[in-house]
Amino acid sequence: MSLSHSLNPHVSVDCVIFGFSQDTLRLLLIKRNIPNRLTEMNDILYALPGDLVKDSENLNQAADRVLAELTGLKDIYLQQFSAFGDPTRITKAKDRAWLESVRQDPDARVITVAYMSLIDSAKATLQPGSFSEEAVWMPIEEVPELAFDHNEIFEQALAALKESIQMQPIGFELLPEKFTMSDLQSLYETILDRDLDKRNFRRKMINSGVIQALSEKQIGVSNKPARFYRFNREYLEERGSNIVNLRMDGSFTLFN
Amino acid sequence: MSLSHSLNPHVSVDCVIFGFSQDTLRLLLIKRNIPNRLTEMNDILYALPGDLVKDSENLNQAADRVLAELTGLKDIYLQQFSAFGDPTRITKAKDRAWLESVRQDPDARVITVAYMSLIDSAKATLQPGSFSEEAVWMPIEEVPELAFDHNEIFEQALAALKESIQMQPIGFELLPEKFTMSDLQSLYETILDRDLDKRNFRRKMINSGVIQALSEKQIGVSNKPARFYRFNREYLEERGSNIVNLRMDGSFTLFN
DNA sequence: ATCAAAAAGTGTCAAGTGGACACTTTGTAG
DNA sequence: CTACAAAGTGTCCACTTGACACTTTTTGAT
Repeated sequence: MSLSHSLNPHVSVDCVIFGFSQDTLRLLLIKRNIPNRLTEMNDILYALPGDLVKDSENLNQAADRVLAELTGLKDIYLQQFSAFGDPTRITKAKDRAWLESVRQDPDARVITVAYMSLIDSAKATLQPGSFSEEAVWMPIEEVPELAFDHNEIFEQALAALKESIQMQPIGFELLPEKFTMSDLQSLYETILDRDLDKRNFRRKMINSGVIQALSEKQIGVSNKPARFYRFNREYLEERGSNIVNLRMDGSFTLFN
Repeated sequence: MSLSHSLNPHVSVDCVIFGFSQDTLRLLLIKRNIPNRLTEMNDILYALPGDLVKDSENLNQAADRVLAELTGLKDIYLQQFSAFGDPTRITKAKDRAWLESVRQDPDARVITVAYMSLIDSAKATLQPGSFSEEAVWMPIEEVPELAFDHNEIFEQALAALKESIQMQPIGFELLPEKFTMSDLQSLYETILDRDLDKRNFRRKMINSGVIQALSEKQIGVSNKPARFYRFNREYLEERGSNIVNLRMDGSFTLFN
């Protein structure tokens, strides 16, 4: 038992990768063709990128490896956010069919550790897919029924993303090196799913010190060119995550 | 394989239970006597309460069960906070000795899902221990070297506790039904490990609406008797956790 | 009865932050 | 040179925070 480099049949990782570009928040999914014995056609199964963990690697390494293998994405900052392990998570016929085709023990009870990240989907180049497997970006409003309990994992990740962007000015790892204030506001509006006041947003962002204005401006746009900003990495490294505050009225007040 | 009700050899849960009473924050540990073949004496191994997960139960159920089995504590609100799975987490001789005495496959690579909670240790009655195993409360400053990677798990839980008390007025589940403002402040000061201003603390707590003043007061104390308060459960249920706010100067400002 | 001890309880001010709100500027394209 | 489109800008009011020191209330001792 426990050969090094062997797969652990009971532990997997799944990656919830959010991508942002063109004012749209998308989820990275693996689209699989599953042979169906009855119809002799292929069923399509969408799933989060994920796989079993090797005995020789830790969880973070497994997440990095699995994501790279399935999508070609490397050096993504993945953050663990929860473990899922309901013994009844395999209920759908398509799930079983796929497991039977790839796993030694399709009935093994698996717990999965979920990771999430938010990246610039325009900059990320996905590996070209094979016939049976392909990585795709799916707008979050159009996410279909997913394999196993992946819909639940996705929903929880989205909720966690909304919360964390309110506490930490994350969302910079995923913007281009230089971005306009409108890009940034659009990112926040997309994730939080509501409108923000332009002036208050700018004031807050500039005063916070997490971004720096550049002298450079947009060129080739048919309107007033916007100034570029960049993320002030040093600032965040010093601060850590302690940039939150309790409000007395209990109201949620990041931006209105 | 995968008999229902069998233990999953690769997945465990560990519980980080903080207890607060008499102005002290304590950690709940299992103290084990481990036979040592060389010395023919018993080594003592401190560990977080934890064990393997059964194939028939989900992670939350496993955490509840394990905690009850090892300590007698039931109906504790346990919150999952992270999974740990470094393949090198078993390094100490005592760890091996104990695993060999209780596990079928002591070399199996195990990942563990960690849960935490904060309870009123004065109210919680621990099960009396056996010769080889006993649950004990340990002041957090005196936590010794623990089994496996349990020190790391503990440290992360403590950090998470500090963060979460700044965002949510937690800490009520663990106070007596009725408590004084000083009790509450003392809890916050202990967890945050710094002093808070009495007037500002009272103002903030009362205005927030999370506690309600009672007409009852202390009796039998040799000083001005303090008013009792109680936790306003309805309030929190409505609010959820969205009671945080980003400050422009990036400062951390819950209480000073 | 008075006093000492011990902890509870109370108010104000200045500085900073949040949220609401509408017009001007600057570039390009036709 | 005009129209269009998006960028960019300032003020006011209400509220929250943080700093700060004395009075009140009770018990127990003399």
